Amino acid sequence: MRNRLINRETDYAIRVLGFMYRAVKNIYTAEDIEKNLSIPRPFLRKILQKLNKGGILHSQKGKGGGFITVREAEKIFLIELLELFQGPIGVSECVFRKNICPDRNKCILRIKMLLLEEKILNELKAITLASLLE
Amino acid sequence: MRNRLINRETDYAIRVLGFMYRAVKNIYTAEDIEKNLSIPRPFLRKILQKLNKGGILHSQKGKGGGFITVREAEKIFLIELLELFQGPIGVSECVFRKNICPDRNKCILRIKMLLLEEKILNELKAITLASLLE
DNA sequence: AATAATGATACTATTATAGTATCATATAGT
DNA sequence: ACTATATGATACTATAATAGTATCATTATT
Repeated sequence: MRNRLINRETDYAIRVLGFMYRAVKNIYTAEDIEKNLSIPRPFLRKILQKLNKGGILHSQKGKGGGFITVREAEKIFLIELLELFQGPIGVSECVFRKNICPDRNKCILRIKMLLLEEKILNELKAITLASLLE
Repeated sequence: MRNRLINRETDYAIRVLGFMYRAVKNIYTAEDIEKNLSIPRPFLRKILQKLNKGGILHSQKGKGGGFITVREAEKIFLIELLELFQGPIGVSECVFRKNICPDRNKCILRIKMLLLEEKILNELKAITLASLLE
């Protein structure tokens, strides 16, 4: 159960969005979502708050409030969610900062890794929420 | 410093191999390698032992012993190292085992994730140690 | 037999992930 | 205005993975 590109929080987030984008109602409370997806409430709330902050969902406070989708599923990219919940994506950190790589820009291994990184990132950038749900 | 596809141990391992494959000597002790790459010795030894167990290097005990390369760099794949040091690679675990996915094989999201996984894995499978070092 | 190497294994420290709990704040309806 | 009901902010705890250490056993060369 290791080395997953997508962690639990992101996974939950995708499913929350899946639920909301397939749904009939316009606005959903954390309670609604919890009942449908059985994600622990406090954890779910944290996720929803992040989705709001990240501009993926809009939130409305107070009675009758909840969360609303604001963007088309075609315009939400997996990479956005990954970065929102897991921070910037990278292939490898440069370990030998001082010792082997006095000039970081010339470290061959690093350059190769960055190329690999770019490939994977491009793969990820092409994936929309819509494509995950269709 | 999060969400790295390649962790420190694997990174070190790549550099160890890089050093050995570019090297002039035939056999290297942990001490030799430590001095050249400044990886903490006990950690390095653990890595070398794994490389031996994983069939990437061969080890020789006793005086005059050390580690020897046994395969061409063209025949060592990055994915092997990743799996050796970080376990099996996957994109996402299936979180909603019981609740949403009564039939795991029909979970649409899961299927999509597996397709993504396959793409990235294929990318990784194509990368050899040789290509990282050339 | 002594020395010098790795093998096996158990331990500790640090960091990331996963999850919980609580109080503050805003809004709708009365 | 008051109350109920929703989210916002934030601080906390538990668990697991990563990173690193330490020690003793085993093997090969001399």
